[in-house]
Amino acid sequence: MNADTWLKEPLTEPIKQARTSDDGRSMAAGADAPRQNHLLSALPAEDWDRIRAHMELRPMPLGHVLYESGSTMRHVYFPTTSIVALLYVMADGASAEIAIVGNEGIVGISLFMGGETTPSRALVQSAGYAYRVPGNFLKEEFFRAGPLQRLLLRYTQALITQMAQTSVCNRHHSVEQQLCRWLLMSLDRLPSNELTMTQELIANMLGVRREGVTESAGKLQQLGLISYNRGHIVVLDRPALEAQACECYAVVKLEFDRLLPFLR
Amino acid sequence: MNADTWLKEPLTEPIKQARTSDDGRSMAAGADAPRQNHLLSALPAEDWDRIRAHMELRPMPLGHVLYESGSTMRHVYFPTTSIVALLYVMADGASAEIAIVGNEGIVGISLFMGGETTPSRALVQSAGYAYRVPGNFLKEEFFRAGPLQRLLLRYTQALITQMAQTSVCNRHHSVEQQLCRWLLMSLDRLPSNELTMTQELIANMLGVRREGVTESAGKLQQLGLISYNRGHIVVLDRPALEAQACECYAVVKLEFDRLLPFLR
DNA sequence: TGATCTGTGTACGATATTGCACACGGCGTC
DNA sequence: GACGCCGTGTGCAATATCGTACACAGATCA
Repeated sequence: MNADTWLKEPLTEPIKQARTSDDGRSMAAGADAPRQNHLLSALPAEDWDRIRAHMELRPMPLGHVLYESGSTMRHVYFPTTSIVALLYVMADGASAEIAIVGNEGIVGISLFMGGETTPSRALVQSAGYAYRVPGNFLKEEFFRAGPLQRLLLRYTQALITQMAQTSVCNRHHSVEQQLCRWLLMSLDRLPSNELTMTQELIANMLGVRREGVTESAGKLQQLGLISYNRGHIVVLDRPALEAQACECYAVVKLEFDRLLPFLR
Repeated sequence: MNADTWLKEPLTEPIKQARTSDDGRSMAAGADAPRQNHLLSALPAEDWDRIRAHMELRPMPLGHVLYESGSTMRHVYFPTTSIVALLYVMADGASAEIAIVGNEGIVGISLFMGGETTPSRALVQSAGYAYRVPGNFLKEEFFRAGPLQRLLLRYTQALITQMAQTSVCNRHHSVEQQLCRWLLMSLDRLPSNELTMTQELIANMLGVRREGVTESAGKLQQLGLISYNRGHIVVLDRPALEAQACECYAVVKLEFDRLLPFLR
C-alpha cells in the first residue's frame, strides 16, 4: 500500500511500520516522556493531574488515518513524537495539506469548537506516539473555562495563521519554495534533522506532482542543503534551507512563538 | 485612489463612497434594521439586551481598512449590509483573500481567540454598514461562557473551513472556477444579485492578474451567466453559475449551514 | 539467484498563467 | 466641450506546472 492509497481510500487499520533507522529511538522517547506535548506541558499541575488519568499514549503508525472527512470524532490527539497532517481531499482525488500538527499542538479542534466533525482528513505523516483523550472528556474540561481553554484557543488561532499562510503560499510560491517551507515545518516537529518521507507523499501533501518534488529536491541536494535516499531525507544546512524558503515559513513560526511563547 | 493602493498601503481614513445606483437603498436598509447580522439575531434576548447598548452601527465605505496586519484590534465588527475581506499581503505586495465575512459573521475573531492581532488585513470589499463593539467588552461577554461563546466558536469553525477550502481551491482550480466561487460567496452576503466591484479588485482578492479576471468574466458574460459594466456586476443565472463553480463553494456553504443552521 | 516492487530520474508536448504593452471608450472634471 | 482617468479588451512571448511515458537502481521476497 502506497501513499497514494492512503489519500484516496479511508483506512480502518494502521499499515505496517516503515523501517527507519531511528524508529526505535523515537518510540522509546515517546513512551518514556509523559508530557512531551508542549500544550500539555504548559498546563498548570492542577489541571494536568485532572486530565492525565484520561490520557492514553498510543503509537501512531505512518499512514494511519485519525479522522476521515466528515466522520464523527471520538477522541482528540496530542502528538508527542508523531506528526499529523490535516488535508483536504477533493472529489476528483486531488489533495492538499492545510496544516501540520506535531508536539506543539492538538488534533481535533473541531470537537471543542462545536462542529464535532470537519471536512478534512487527519493522516499520520511521520510515525511516533500521541496522547489520546476521549472527546467528551476534553469538551468538559474545555468548558471549565480555565487555562486549558485559553491554551486551546490560542493554539487554534495559531493554526488559523498556519492555514491562511499555506493558502497564500499555494497561490504565489514555487514548488521549490513550498518544499523548503514544508521541510522546515516538519523538521521543527521532530527531534532530529532526519525525515522519513517519500517524494510521492510530499507531493500529495503539497498538492503537486511527484515529479515536481523530485526536481526541486534534486536542486536542493545539488546545492548541498539536503541529502535524500529512498524515503530518507537528511537536512544538512538548515540556515540555507530557511534562506531558500519563502517568507511563509518565518511568518507562521513567528506567530506560533508569539501566541504560544511558553512552548519549547 | 484605486484598488491597488488599498492593498499595498495602509489607510487611516475611509476613502469616498463609490457611486452606485443602490447605495442609497442598502444604506437605508442597514440603518433601519437593528439585528440584521445573523450571529446577533441568533442570540437569546437576554444576551442581546446586555450587548446592544455597547453596539454602534457604523458606515463601512468601500476600501476602508478595519485592521492592518499586526495592528492591535480595539473593536470587533458584525457586518450587516457590508462585506469584509480578510486578506494576506506579502512582502512583495502580492495578496490573496483568505476569507469573506458578511452579515453571517464577525470580523476580529483573534480578539477572543487570545491573539489580539493577526497577520491579515481586513478590508471593506462591499460598502454598507456594520455594528462595532469594543473589543474588551466582547471579550468579557465571550468569557461568560454562554450562548455567545458557543456561537462565536461555531462561527470560527465555519471560518476555518472556508479558509481551508480556499487554500485547496488556490492550489487546484482555474481562475474561472474561482471567480464563480467568489461571485457566489459574495452574492450570498448581499441582498440583491448585483455586485459593485471592479475586475481589478476581484483580481487582487483572488491573487491573480486583472487580465485573467477580464478573460474569465468575459467568458461568463458570453455564456449569459453574468453581465458587467464598469465595476457593476449583475448575476443573471445563478444556478448556471453554481454549476460552473468548483465544488469548493458547495462544500463551504454546506458546512456553514450545518454549523450555523439558525442563520437565514 | 532471479523476479518483483518501490522510489527516483528524465524527457516530451500540452496547458494555464504571467508580465508587459497598448488600445479604446465612457465618465467626471475643469 | 476638451481633457484626463479609470475600467476594460487584446495580443504575445516567457514561464511554471501538468500529464504521460518510460528507464533504472536498490530493496524485498521467493
